[in-house]
Amino acid sequence: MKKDTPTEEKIKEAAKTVFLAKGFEGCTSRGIANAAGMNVALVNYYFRSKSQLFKLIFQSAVEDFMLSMVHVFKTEQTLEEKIRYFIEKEYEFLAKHQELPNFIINEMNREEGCSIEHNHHFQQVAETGIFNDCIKAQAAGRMREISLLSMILLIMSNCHYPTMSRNLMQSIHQISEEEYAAQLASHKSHVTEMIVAYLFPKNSNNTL
Amino acid sequence: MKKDTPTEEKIKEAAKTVFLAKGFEGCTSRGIANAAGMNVALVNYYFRSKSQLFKLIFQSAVEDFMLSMVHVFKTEQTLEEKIRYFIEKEYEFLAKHQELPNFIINEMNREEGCSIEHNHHFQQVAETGIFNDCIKAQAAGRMREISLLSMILLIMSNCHYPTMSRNLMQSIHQISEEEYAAQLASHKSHVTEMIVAYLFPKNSNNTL
DNA sequence: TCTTGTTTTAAACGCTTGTTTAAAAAACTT
DNA sequence: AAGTTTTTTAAACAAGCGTTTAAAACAAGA
Repeated sequence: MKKDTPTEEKIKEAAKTVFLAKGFEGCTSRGIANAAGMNVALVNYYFRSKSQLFKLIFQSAVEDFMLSMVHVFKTEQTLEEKIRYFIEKEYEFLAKHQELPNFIINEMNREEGCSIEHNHHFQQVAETGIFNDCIKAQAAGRMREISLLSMILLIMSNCHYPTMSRNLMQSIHQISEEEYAAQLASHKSHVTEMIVAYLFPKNSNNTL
Repeated sequence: MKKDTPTEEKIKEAAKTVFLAKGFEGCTSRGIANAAGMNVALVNYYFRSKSQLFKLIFQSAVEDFMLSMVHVFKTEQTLEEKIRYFIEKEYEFLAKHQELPNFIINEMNREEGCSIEHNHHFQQVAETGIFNDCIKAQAAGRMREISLLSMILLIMSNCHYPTMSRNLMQSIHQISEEEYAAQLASHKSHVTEMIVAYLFPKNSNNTL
């Protein structure tokens, strides 16, 4: 793999920041170049076009996202522990990359965005064996009968949405950045307990 | 209130469709005019500017959103019933207005979007007495101790995110529009049972 | 030092953007 | 029917867009 030039690297970094903050349509080539302290023409010199550069950034963003997931699922833990740990790590990750979920979802909703293939990402996650674990646990009656999609939705919803709706919630509840961060911390434990309790009902009188 | 001219109405309708689908930066004045079958200049003749028109559409979108909420909470039901009913209605509403949550959250994340006042919407919801009901139920030990924000987040997350991430999820799981709709239906009942079980623990050996 | 190839620059390209203009068309008023 | 106001139109505006160009600055090897 050829090493990137410093210029190339600077533009990529700036592009990541700008794209994540404003989205593809919300920013300009010149804006990215300025953020990188570089000439506009260099963007096209190194990356051929704005969309080409965007694709690059987007792919790596999705990659980041998936890798943090894969990393957790590869650990040696019980299924319940993995889910607890995953939510923990996800909140940690999202605190550092607040714009990421919105960025990805928005791009997927753009006309050109739907064309990108994501199945191999799913494959990567599947290879951790997490889904097999679930199916086994369900067969053994240790876990509630629920589709994989539903399980993913449950976890993702409760991890991503609180970060995505940050500005909306702050505006509605009139609370500061710091207060919201504090609320998120306590929300995280609610989410964890709620999901775990639902997925792994401990009382035998509960219907599975 | 003066009645809108047919032209004005057509532009508003088209603008709503286009803005919701592509967002403020993702569309053009000419695009809106075309969708309405009108001349470009008419957009500015009736609404002064693209941003003015957008503000109008945005406000009414938020209004729609809040009204569907208020309507449910005004019914004569127990707190648990209200929450069940709310989730039901929310999924129903979102099926018809898929782009709405993303639209609102995106606008709130735009620079100019944060300026808009939303507290009076919160006020509207508060006036239904739903929050007082919660506080009372918590004091009486009928409901888990949890902040209002956390409760709202729990419900919103599990209602909105599955719709917002539709394209992402379809792409990852390689399923069709119809399959996803079916999955959503069953997900809804998981969500309802999970949230209700968490907010209103029935077994005395659970810690509140 | 001259040559070669690479990197960076300022300027320009054609096109689209939001918005305005001034004339034409339509709708009212008297 | 004539005059007035409102609505609609095509055309134009300057500004900004993504992208290209051609020349300048730089780097490295001979």
